[in-house]
Amino acid sequence: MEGKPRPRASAREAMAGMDRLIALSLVGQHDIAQRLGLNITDLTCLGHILGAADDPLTAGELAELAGLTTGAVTGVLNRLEQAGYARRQADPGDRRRVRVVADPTAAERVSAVYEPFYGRLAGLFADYTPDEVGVLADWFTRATDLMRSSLEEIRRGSGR
Amino acid sequence: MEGKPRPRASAREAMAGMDRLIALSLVGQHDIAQRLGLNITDLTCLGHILGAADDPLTAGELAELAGLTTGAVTGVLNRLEQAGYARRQADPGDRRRVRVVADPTAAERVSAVYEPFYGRLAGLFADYTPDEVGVLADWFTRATDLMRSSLEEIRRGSGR
DNA sequence: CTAATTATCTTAGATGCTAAGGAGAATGCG
DNA sequence: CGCATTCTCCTTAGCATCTAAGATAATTAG
Repeated sequence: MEGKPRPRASAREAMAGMDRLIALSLVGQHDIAQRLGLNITDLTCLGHILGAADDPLTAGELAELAGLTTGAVTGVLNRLEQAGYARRQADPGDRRRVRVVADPTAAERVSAVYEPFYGRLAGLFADYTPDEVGVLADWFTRATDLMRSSLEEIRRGSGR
Repeated sequence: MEGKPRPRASAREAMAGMDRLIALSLVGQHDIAQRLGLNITDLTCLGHILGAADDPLTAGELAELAGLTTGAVTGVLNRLEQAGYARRQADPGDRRRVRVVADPTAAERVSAVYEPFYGRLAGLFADYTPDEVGVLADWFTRATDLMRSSLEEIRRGSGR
């Protein structure tokens, strides 16, 4: 199968493109959060909560994932409960722990706001061959792993 | 030229991968900003300032780009000047305007902190064929355009 | 049982945002 | 020109949300 010809690009150009995309998506996240009546921290946390739906996060795990103190997470959870996106659930095995479960409607409410982006993105992917989509997905996975490890290193480096 | 075989993936899987990458890069930006002695807003603004080095932004343009009020930008510029990353420059043609120019060393100081990420990312790209890098760069560009237009639409939609 | 540890919440203080308005500079119109 | 309007940035007051430190309650180790 022959895909359309894509313009050649250097790694440097590709990285610059990635940079712009990430910078822009940051602004985008802010706007989406606003539409959901949340701030960007709360939206990020809600993302983690939805992502771990099958094994609910504890408040502390959420703090770690989001790079927040547990005190800040207390505020996040209060707001998310208030807005009906998630709620605290007692951990049966350890009563100090708080499990955070998403409201059943949360995923849907969030998706609805992301829809304009996702619909168009799906359209964009449709313009690439399955092999090309494979390359993209592969790259995302590896870039994520790489970023995660670089991040841990940078955190250790600064003594955090 | 035959690249390594990449696992096939659906557009949905690719989007999920992209989501994770974006979420993580948000945390990463936060950490990088901290290492530069800045907050994430200031770093974002500094990015815009560096990106427009050939035609310096005005304070108002920066506010628009970053999605901030002009009052907030005053604070951003104070902090960036204080930290030596940028300075205000009088606009000869319109004395109401403030042009924001990056300090000559700013780009280098920022790059130094990004280096662990960039070095590894460059290594990652080296593992892809030029055609594959072309696909990635192409996708980044198009995804960025698409996100920009979706964003404008979402902003109009919410009456902003 | 007691001491130490762990997980979350509370509080105080700092930071950085918005909204509203002010000051100075540019522009337009009689 | 003269004066009102508009524009650009800054200032202020008030608010939201973060961190750091410590309190509280539950668990674990000795």
